Amino acid sequence: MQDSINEPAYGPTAARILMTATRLFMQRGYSAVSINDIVQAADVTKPTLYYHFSDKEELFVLVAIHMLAEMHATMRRAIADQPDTRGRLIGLAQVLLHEPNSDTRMMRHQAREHLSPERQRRLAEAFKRYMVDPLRDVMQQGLASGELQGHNAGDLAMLFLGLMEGFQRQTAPVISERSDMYQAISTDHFSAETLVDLFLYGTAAR
Amino acid sequence: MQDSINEPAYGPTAARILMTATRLFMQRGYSAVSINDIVQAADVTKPTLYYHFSDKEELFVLVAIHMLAEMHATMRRAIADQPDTRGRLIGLAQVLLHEPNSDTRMMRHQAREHLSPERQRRLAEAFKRYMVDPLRDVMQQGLASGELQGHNAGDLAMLFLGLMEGFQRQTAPVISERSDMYQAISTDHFSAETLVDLFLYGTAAR
DNA sequence: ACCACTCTACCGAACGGTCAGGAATAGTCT
DNA sequence: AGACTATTCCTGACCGTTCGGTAGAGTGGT
Repeated sequence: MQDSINEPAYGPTAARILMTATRLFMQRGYSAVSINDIVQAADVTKPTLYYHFSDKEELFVLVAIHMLAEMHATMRRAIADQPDTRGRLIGLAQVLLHEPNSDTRMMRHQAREHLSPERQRRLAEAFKRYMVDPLRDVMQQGLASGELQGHNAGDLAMLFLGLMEGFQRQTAPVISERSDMYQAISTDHFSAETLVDLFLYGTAAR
Repeated sequence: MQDSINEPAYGPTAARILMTATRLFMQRGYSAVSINDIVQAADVTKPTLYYHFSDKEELFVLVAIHMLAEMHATMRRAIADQPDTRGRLIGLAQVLLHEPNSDTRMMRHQAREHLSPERQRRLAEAFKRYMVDPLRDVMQQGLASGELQGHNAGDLAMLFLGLMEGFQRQTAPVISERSDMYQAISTDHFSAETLVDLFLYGTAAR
């Protein structure tokens, strides 16, 4: 499949570095992942990484954009043949909640703290194009069909995204020993359907 | 004021270190803040910090617990004389959304990545006691009075907390130059009232 | 003398990043 | 065909800086 606009077509080594970096960055955050960690996990040497990517910040930006583009494609697929707004929202929610390495809120925080303004700009643009715009289209459609009400499409998109971000899977470390913390305060036992129904109908008695 | 259970009563130097560390940790995350950053910002030397706190992890745990305890007190105050569930939820939402350094989701992510299991346990306990339990009480009350429906109190507490976490202020750096990214994808222009009404009534046409 | 507290100076390890060059493939000239 | 060069991709060794943390020596109050 030829994938969307502007995919730079990484070679096998660069692609392996990118995938490894994606996993590590989303797991631990920008600062906690060293270049050494990445090259070790990707089984390449440091100069090889620096041959393909100019520096750590740039690698992070490319990781983030790559992740957003994949999320975008998966979301498009998830809403393709849903007959109504609720079905489309559930499809979107499933992607946003269960796709690995999809913690966009974490990603944005990292970006704001560690990236140059120019790189933040590139990332913000990708975020808008890949995440916000498709969501707004669905909301616009729901408003037009009378299934939604009370806000404009942009606000609805933001509200939905914010709600999902609160419940997005925070990628856990690979070590499988059950953490008591993860258990105690985990919020990820809510299904996409539950959250979409909260979004649509709320929790008040009627 | 004598504040709740078990507040260890820090001296002026330790308190200054704690407050400075709180701001920096919540701004940039655990790994991105060095001990040097903290001692510089708090205007003490490194051995002074290590005299009061055993190591970086422990300092982070104390920072987090301190922050949770303060949030707890503020939340208690915010719901004190609200007549109904909606009023109490709006009060809680205002605290969760607007209190500085209150990004509990960020804090939990950092904890899971960087703290020992034992310290994660302590933190999880504090989180449950200070954040989840009070929320559940409010939900329980709302269910009993018939204002809420459809879930048990624990699930309602988690749903509300998750919703708020999606919109919690992610502490911005002090530099005041407007970041385009922050502007483009900001979700924090939704009021506590808007989010509570989403929580209660949803967005579907009725 | 003692205790609570803070200091200067330092440690080994790890950080992001670079240098000069090796191995492999492909095109170019005689 | 065979020698030569250019380009791509990758590597071992190393750079200066910063990391979390410590040893040991004050300092002032009691």
